[in-house]
Amino acid sequence: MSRADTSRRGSRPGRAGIRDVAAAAGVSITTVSDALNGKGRLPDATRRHVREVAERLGYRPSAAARTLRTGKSGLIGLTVTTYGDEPFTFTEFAYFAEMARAATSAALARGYALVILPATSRRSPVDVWSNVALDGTVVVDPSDHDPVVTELIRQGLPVVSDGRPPGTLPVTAWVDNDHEAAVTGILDHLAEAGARRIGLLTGTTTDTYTRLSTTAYLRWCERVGQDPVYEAYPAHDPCAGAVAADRLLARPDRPDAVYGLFDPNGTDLLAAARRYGLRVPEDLLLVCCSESAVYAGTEPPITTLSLKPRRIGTAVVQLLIDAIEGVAPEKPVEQVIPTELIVRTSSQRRPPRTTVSPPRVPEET
Amino acid sequence: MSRADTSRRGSRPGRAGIRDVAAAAGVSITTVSDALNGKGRLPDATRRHVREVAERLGYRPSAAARTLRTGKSGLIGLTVTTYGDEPFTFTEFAYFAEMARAATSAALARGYALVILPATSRRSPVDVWSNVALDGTVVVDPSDHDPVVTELIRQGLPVVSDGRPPGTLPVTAWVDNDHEAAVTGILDHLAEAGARRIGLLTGTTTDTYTRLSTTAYLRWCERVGQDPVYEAYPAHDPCAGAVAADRLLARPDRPDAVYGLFDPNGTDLLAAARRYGLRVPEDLLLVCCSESAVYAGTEPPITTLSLKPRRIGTAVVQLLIDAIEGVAPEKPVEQVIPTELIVRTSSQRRPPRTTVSPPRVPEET
DNA sequence: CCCGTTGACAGATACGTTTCTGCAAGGTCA
DNA sequence: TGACCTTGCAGAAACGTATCTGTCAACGGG
Repeated sequence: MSRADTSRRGSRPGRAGIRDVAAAAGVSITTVSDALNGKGRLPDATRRHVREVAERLGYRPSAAARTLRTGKSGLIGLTVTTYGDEPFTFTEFAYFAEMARAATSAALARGYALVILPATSRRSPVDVWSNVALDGTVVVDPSDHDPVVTELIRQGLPVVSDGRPPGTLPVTAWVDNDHEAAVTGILDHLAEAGARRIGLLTGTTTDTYTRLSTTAYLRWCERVGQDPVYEAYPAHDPCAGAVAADRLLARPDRPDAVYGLFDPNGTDLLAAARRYGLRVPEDLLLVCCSESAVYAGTEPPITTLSLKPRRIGTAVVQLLIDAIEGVAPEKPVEQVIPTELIVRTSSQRRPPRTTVSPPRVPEET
Repeated sequence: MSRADTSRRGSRPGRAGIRDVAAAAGVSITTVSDALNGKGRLPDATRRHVREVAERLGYRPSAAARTLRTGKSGLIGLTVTTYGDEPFTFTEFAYFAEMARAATSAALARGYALVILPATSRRSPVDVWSNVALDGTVVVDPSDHDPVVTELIRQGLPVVSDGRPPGTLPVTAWVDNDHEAAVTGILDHLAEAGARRIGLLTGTTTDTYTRLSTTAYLRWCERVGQDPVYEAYPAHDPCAGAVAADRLLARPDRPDAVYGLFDPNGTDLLAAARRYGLRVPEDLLLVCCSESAVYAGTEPPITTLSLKPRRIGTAVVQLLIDAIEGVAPEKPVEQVIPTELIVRTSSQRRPPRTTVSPPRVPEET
């Protein structure tokens, strides 16, 4: 028993450690680490030999040990403020899904992975947040004085938000659309198409998107001298949207054009218009904010505003990883992503050429 | 310099370690660990004191160190096989979004978090898979001989798949619908509503869902003596679906009822029917498999088959965590989730009472 | 012939926990 | 009064890696 007891201790069979590789290759642990990580000064022969032995043993470095040693985990948190009773609703609308998808792709391309985390740091039964080693976090639509964000920043972790942070929330960087400009552009577009009284379907929540969009609408109305006509409903309730759409079209001062702030508003408004015998676009012009492709196939196709969630998701992750790998900038970085208005039949009073359906062109999202 | 040099070494300021807490509380690190984790035999006074000191210092235990020591990370991988060129498409359809949402909720409720990972373990530039410590993995629709799944199983990690694993893929457990029964049920439903020739809109991919559904259709046709009428298209291409729907209705042996296997097929088929002047449901009965709520508001509302992705996502995670925390069962656990057919106007030749639109009832998904 | 330099590796330490083992003080029982 | 158990806590050994600090041989210049 001179040196035979260094074989393996309590490790589970099937998982080889760096020590096993070193022993099998006849070199030291240092050499194995350097050979596999491309560091140190090693002749190519040694490097190849070590790599070959590691491959043969099926060696996988322990992510936990590496994280502990280097301080980097390669993990990025992704969190969305909760709307209803569900802990999070990142797929409530197509926007979140697209944005999360793009963020995941961008992160993976740079060697990071996304961890989905709840917005509320409740302790039930353990706090998931403190159980995962994060290099940084993406926060979608943070609320004011968000305790999670504050705590993360206090720990020195970079936080990038999708959506302009409200109040004095000290995020590292943020990405957002110019919602005021988008709303103003849509209202101008509808007015140009002949709308005299434009209504708004908005939400009762106080998130930045809803707030900015609504005030932009009110300001536009004031500027052009139109009385505001809008209905607000809790955006997280799928049934409430249909009811609100109905209310809006049932008003005595019924609008002749409507912009809906949320994804399902298009179909809800279309259904409500059918119930009241209103033709779209002849009697009612329609635009809604959506990333869904179904509005290209409805009867009639509905004009939508795209917030470009893919570009936002990509930008957010790039900014975050830049902050993780580089030095965090002094002032928060702001990045504005332009929106895109996809004009379809529902917002054009005079169809471009003829009244029969034009040939479908492939939609690009 | 007798013992003063144990204060702090190279740790970043702002992050207190367990040693700092122990020193501040005047106890050993063992006592701190036991007090915070509810272990050991400590009087309540000591426990409270330690917790108070830890709170005051803002102590957060290092997840990496804990993972290294305990071997549990509290992280669950979530991966979806790639369809197109994108590394993954988990939000391609509403199904994946809903399923991922439910899986995340279920995981968080039990103290785990989900990490989104690519299906292909390509090395670009580093392998993300080996950079994250996982306790187990959820695989959606794994392909045959999936190298990632094989490697994970070889490492002794539990793997639960959404979708019956093809071939001899050795997963720990799996959850799926009874797709044959679902398709047969829909075809019976359509035949009962008066359909004489039922068509199918299916995919060219070889995943289990597409394969099982298509063969069930073919067997049903053989049983009732109908010639199969179907069109297949690459399901990951959003434009191809519209074209395939058009092709199906343009055939000389045009079907008088169609079942579409994928989410967007409903709107695509509806648009195609309008182009050919076919009334739904009078001239054409329509059913598609979808989780989207828009089909409750289309004109007419379209009957959909729900695969109950929330229940599947929940079940998959429960099974996986059971396997992580308990002893892995010898034989793979199989769990079948029933589907739900939401019958709407598009598949009822005779509307229930009257020809005017019935009052909308709140849909429950 | 000596010394400085460079290449190629090995030893040892630290990352921050959890937990096994140990140890004194005090109480109980024969 | 020992023997023995319980309580309340401390010491120290891992967990598996990355890296800092050597060490040793070869080598070339002066």
